[in-house]
Amino acid sequence: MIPASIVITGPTASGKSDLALELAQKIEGEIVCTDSMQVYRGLDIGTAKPTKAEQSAVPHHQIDLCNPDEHYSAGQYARDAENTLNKLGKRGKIPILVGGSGLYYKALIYGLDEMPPIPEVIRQSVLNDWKIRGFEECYQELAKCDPELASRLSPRDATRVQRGLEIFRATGKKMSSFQKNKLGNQTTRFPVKIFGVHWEREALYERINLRTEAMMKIGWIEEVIALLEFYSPSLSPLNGLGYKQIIAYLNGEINYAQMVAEIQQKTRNFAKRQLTWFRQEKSLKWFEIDKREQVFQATEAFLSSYH
RNA sequence: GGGGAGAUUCCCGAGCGGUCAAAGGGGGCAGACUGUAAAUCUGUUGGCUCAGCCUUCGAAGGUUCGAAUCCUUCUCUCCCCA
Repeated sequence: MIPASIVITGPTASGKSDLALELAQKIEGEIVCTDSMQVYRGLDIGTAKPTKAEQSAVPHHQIDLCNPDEHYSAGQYARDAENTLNKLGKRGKIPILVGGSGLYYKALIYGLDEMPPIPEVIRQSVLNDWKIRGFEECYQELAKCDPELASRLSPRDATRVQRGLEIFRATGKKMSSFQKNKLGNQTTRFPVKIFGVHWEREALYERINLRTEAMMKIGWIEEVIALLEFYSPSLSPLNGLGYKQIIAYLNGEINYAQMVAEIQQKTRNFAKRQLTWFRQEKSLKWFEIDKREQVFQATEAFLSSYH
């Protein structure tokens, strides 16, 4: 049985990690990261991964699970994280889920439908068709084999059109036949109390700008150089926010100032998209970062109802 | 001092007499999201008492039925020659 958990979410640079750390120490909790990038080893500064000191102060889970060239996914994450939660439950620890990857935390708390495995050949052939035959043909193919899915997608939506085709080519079935709409549920698989760190938009954007500069100062570029010794720059994690721009800078495509400005810009855009996920969460309780007492009190109240 | 080029909506940038509140991109705002999601994609973006009206294309005048587009002067910016 998955134990009652606390979720602390919020846009990037909102200060949720610090708060979670403090909360964990107060309530015998351990931190479970719900972040799609912190699972990769070696991506530390750029993903604002908890430092060694923080990790030794409070145990952290769901980070450094694989190398950047290994395949990982939301489904895998949900399974791994569920195991982690169960283990914490057995040890009597309160899981504190911290992170801002919408799909990942939703997959964990609401559950992801069982999807068929896609053979690598099919994945490649779809990708290839997308590149060679173009998005319109791919979309038309999808419209024939899975009209419902196609009707709610934009022909240009690479990720989803490709995914729909992969599933059909691999199984001959529509994607919807595997979906029971778990993600659309508002019923969690286990008791959770969800908090969101709220910031005025302008202040948040300013924090993002400053944090980006701070990350550069503590060696983000060096981190990328080290990664490139072992990994191809075309790997998906290395096209993540900031990594992509640093690689462009290292290749001489943009200058330093452009790189920093672009990272700040993309991060702001990302933060805004994150907010769209959080707003779906009807039960999410927003709070200001300087009013953490509210979180501590609400957490106590929530937990006491499960003991 | 002489000779060029230019000033466009939040930004960049197209427009070069009517079909222009003004292409396109960026940014902003809102949204979608079911397995590499920090990704991918969608809508919207001068104002209003909103099928119409008002204000806007450096400023002020002028030509014209009609101007962001033509003319005059002014202000500022950039480049080249001295």
